[in-house]
Amino acid sequence: MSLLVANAKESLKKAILDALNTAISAGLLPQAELPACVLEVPADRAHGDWSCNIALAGAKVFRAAPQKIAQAVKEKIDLSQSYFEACEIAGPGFLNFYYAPAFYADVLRDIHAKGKNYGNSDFGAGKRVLVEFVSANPTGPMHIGNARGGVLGDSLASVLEMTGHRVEREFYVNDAGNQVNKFAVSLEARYLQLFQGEEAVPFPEDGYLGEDIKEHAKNFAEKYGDRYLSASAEERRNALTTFALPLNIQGLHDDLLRYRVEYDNWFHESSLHENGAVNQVISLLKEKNATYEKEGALWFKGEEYGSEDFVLVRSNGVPTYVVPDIAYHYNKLVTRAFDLAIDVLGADHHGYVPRLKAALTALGVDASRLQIVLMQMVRLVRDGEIVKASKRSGKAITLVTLLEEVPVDAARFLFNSYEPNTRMDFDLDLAVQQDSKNPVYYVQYAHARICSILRNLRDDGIEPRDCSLQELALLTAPEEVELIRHLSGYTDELIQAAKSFDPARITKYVINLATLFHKFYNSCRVKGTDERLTAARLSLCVATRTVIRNALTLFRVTIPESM
RNA sequence: GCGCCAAUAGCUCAGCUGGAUAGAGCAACUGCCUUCUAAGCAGUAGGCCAGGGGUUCGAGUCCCUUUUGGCGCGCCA
Repeated sequence: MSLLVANAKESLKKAILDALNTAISAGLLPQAELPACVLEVPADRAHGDWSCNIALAGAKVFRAAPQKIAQAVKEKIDLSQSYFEACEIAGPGFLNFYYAPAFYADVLRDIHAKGKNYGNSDFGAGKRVLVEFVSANPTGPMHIGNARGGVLGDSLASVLEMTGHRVEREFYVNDAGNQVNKFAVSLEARYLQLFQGEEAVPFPEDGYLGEDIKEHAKNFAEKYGDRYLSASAEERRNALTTFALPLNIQGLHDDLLRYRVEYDNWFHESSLHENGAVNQVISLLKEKNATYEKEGALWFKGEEYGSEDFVLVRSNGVPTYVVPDIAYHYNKLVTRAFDLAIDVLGADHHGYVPRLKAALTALGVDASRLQIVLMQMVRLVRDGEIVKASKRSGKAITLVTLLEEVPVDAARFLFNSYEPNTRMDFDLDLAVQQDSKNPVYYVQYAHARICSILRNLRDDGIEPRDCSLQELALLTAPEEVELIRHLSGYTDELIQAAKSFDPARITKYVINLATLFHKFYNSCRVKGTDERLTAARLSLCVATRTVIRNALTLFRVTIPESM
């Protein structure tokens, strides 16, 4: 019974296609390739619970009027084994379907039976997916863009888990290459300045100016004194990096944990250099004849694989940043054999995506197994004005600064309110506000209200109980029907979110759910009606609570029982 | 100059692979608490979906073009 609820839409689709086939065999319609069957929820409830446009879409292939096709479907469709009552033809040829009362009752039973697992599906069929996100440079603190990426990546991973994928979350630690060199020479300059004065030691032009670098140098000096003044530059830089980098990485880890982001793997770029994977990629590309030399540098034949040509190894013999990146993605898709790798990246990286994909193609990897979720920039807004940078440091606002001001619940929920591909304004005033304007409280409030109802009834000696079909059929008010119908769509919504890599859909869904509950609350009293109706409404409350909990849990937002 | 992304109510955004009369929230105005939490609900007002062409039964949605913004185009990462 409950399986059918989740598949109500799919089985309706099948029934429609069967009806078309039957109509064709009966000679009502000419033989033709069936058009795609699309079901959608009509904007106007008067047009049914599901609407199908197949008669309109099929007008061309059947060379028949939409009305005639719709009539044929209506005549031949068998809905006896479904949750739907007979269909109606409306407008230019839409087929509108209405749920039978049994559907609503079964939705509630289904939710009660599944509880925490309600919403889960096997859509992903156990595919192994690696979601890489944030991957901020360990040379400094995380900025506001990482805050968005953290929530997006983590929530997307959760959505994929709920839809039957085997997911791992990964942070790629850039602990090698030029960034780290810059980090090292910056630390070195600050260290030397401590002993020799700021004037005596010039600071590297493109060095990191942050206070954190000075802090590291100071702590290092306290621990090791002037011991490294006389050491070779290489030895000194090594010592400083070995000292400071792990501290920074630990810092990233701790800050993200505070933000409720936890990873399965912290993958170090340095490991790809140490185990030879970087060099191996270069020789593999050479073997595939995908490279050429020009002016002493090694180039990749991007043009042949859908990008532009680009340099792999500089004329000074040092590989560019792309090479470890290629090696890293080769590691994801070949060495570790994930079915799918998803990278959550800032939109400023979009130019590099075709290069990476082209290189993977050249290596014989199906590049569609790498999906990039690009995320547009975040602007902070305070008092209606855009905040350019923090006043103190003159640098971009960090994740930590943000969390000092904004509760984690609000930050996570707001970052999840926009689809990745739109530029978003993060309204600090709104995020801090502890009232209804802040959508996270709106949703939490709905949950708290439900808990309150349950407490009140418990005081009167009434507990939620299993209801018969007849009792659940008492839920006929428009507010009740709307609410149940929305509850029934949670599983499908998760699948849509997984398909489009857009967890923000679930945010919209759960806000909508809260709205429908509040409407129900205002027009239907649970307490003080006749016993059977109270039991049925209580059942609806519990089901709503389950779905709100499941959705907020997915987002790692807390679920208060009272507010 | 080339490429990617966008443009929908005063503001922030939805609009599900083209569907029926374009929707929320905020801001503005009007109502609803002696009954389960008013952090709520109901209602009013607000639109040439940036402009112009095209595709078809049908376009906010697809194609072309113009305009305006954001971001990329290095032997930087």
